[in-house]
Amino acid sequence: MNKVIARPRKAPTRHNGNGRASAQDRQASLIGAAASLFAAKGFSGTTTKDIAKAAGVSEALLFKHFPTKRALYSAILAEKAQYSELRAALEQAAADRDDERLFTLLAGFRIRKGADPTMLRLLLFSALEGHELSSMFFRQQYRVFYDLLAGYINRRIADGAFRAVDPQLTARAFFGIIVHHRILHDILGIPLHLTHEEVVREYVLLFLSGLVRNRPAREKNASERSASPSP
Amino acid sequence: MNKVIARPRKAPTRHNGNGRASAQDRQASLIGAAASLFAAKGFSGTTTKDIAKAAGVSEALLFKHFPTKRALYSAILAEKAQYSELRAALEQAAADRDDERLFTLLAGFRIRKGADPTMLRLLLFSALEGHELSSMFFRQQYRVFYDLLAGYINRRIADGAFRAVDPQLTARAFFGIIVHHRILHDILGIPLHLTHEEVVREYVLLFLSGLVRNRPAREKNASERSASPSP
DNA sequence: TTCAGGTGAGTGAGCACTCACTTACTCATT
DNA sequence: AATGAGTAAGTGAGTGCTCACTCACCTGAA
Repeated sequence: MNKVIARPRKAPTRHNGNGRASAQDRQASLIGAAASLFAAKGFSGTTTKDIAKAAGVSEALLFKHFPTKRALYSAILAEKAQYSELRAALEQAAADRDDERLFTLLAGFRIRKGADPTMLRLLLFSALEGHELSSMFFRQQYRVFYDLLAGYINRRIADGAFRAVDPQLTARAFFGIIVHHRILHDILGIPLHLTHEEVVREYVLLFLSGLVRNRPAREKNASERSASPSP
Repeated sequence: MNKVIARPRKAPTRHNGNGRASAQDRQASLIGAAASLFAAKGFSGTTTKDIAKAAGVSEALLFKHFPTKRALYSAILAEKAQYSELRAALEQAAADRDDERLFTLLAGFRIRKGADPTMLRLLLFSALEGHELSSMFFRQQYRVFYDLLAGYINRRIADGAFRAVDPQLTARAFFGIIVHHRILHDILGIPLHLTHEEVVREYVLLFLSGLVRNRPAREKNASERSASPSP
């Protein structure tokens, strides 16, 4: 049904002069065109004609390469994303036990000047539209970092440096701050009164230090109604 | 173009026995059907035939009440949501300066057992699909609480109870934690290892107290490269 | 009789997808 | 070097179907 992607036989026949493209190149350009259109208008809001036009070929050729529109969608999700550089930097920061740098790297990677909202939009669309690959997409795009952060938090709790929080939930919370910020800014278009760097700094500091001003030494075993107004 | 919504003239002609419905009732049932379908499949993923069927009427009647599919979409957004109860409770907590209760109310309202993801889905869909009303919808559904929280944070900073954070950004961060949690849980369907109440409690405590274990007294003026690995 | 509530049977436009066909490139044989 | 068979790249013109939306026409309560 979907033996579409990759066919590394003999020689890959790419004669790139300016005549025809190889199958690989053509598929890549179709995937690129489809990705930005699906991100902009959703799966059912995008027509195969639009995609073909954006890639500069006929609609018929699109169906030569991908048997259905849905297969094209899947090919996008299967294709995208390697963040090996970020990962290396993160692992270095983790090895150094440099909390602030680790969190700043994570936040700054998503909240920065040229950040491309395409992947975020695709992820949200595929989640909302209930595409079967959305969870795979989520796993590939987010889960990696999510697990990495949860693992780090866990280690830092063992170090005695972090409070005894739930690592999973805490990692979720931090990504929540970042993702939500991007939804407001990149998707809803809500303007920003600070630079990206200032925003990242504020979020990281807030997350690490909390909102309440330096509680005294108690606070450790505050597992029941600790912050009531009357002591 | 869209003088569709509400027409409180004379008597509302409702003869509800079980024969024909009044225009008001019919519109309400169409809006209800459309809301859940748009939330489930998006605007362009939903057909007017589906909506009419879900409301138990003919497609033609739908167009008697709403001139276009888009007008129906707008009517949904214009119709929904008053949270007066929550608002009152929040204002009480704010007056009491009860931080924990205020944050718990905010989080617990969205993260709870029977929470209906319809509105969240609609908001996300309308934002992604670039519907002109998405920002209005956002304002109506979220901005109220967002402003309320930012105002409260501002006041608590003046009280000396909170650190001198950016109130806007901090309010954003808290909603981010909640919204992201709901996206993962209600939309992506990622399972939970804790009860809703435990989750809320963890988030609130994390947000108020931060992640790092009780820093000593310093930490206030740490505005430049404080956590670098080598001194 | 009136008239709002309600419908079956359309309409043209646009959809995903197909088909018969042409064009350009490769390469073994001469 | 020239030839031409084989094949991958590419297309214009459809296909049947579904879409949002319309229209002529019922129906039943006041």
